[in-house]
Amino acid sequence: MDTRKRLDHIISVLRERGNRLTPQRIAILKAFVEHDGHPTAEQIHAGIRESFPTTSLATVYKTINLLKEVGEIMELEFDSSSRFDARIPHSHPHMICTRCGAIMDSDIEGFDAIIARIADDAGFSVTSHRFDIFGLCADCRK
Amino acid sequence: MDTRKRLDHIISVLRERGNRLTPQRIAILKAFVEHDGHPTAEQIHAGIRESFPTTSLATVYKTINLLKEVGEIMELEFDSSSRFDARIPHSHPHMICTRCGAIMDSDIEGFDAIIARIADDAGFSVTSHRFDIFGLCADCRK
DNA sequence: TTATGTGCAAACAGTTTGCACATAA
DNA sequence: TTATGTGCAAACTGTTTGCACATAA
Repeated sequence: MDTRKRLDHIISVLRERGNRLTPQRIAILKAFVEHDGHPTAEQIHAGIRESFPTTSLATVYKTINLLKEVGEIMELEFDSSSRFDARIPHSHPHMICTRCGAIMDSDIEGFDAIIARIADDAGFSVTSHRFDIFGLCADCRK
Repeated sequence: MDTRKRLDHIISVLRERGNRLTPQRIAILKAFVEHDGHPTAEQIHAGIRESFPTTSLATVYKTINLLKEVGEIMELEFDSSSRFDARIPHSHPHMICTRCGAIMDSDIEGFDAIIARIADDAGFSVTSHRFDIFGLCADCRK
């Protein structure tokens, strides 16, 4: 995944909508696409602290909500806080290690077909899903 | 599902552990097993208000945590609050209507095998999962 | 009798909001 | 120039906790 390309894409989406591209906002976007995991709002805030020390957590949250609105970020709500995925912003399975906390993406094929089958049985039409598998990752099993 | 049998089961589990069976606690258990959906803590609290008007929400939460501990209730965390399932207290897919809010259980066969396949690919061992499908239910599609 | 449960109010934590000031376009 | 964004502090909301009192066993 080309993070630069992804950043440019999000920037053009925001520009298209008439949103302003402030330095803080761009720093937040950059922190998101360059993060190779599923960061919290707090982690993004910490990540831009060096370049923009005065940026508030509220601004980070406001940008997150903007990105959710335009569908360029996906939220994963957990017990105590939310994590975000700006690299694959559509529904996909996650494996979450309950020992080390790692969150891994699954790139399994044909998963949408399985969902369609479950939904069809109930006459339900699917728009999105959330699928988290909890357990131990390969490293922690040892 | 025989709600009376389910109630008796939970009561015996608690008795076994040496937990006290106060009238409030039994009323909360009853409200859970008799609720035919996925109630919030608030809804359970409202449900016992008539028989035990002084019971606090804190007590409801404490009982919920006790039931989670013994595995007789499953928590479904949502944006703003948690919902609980005391009738099928193990992982299973849910279909959630984004229009009317209905939460439907899926009783699809062989779903655990699908999860095992996804997990095996990553060397992951599964202990539980959370699978929510969002969309429109049959009624709301009309 | 006494360890456990209850109920109140206060604390907690992540997130949102109101508002005055700053600034991208 | 001016509509939009920022940053601070306060508010919000579901849930948890501390503690004095009540009570199941």
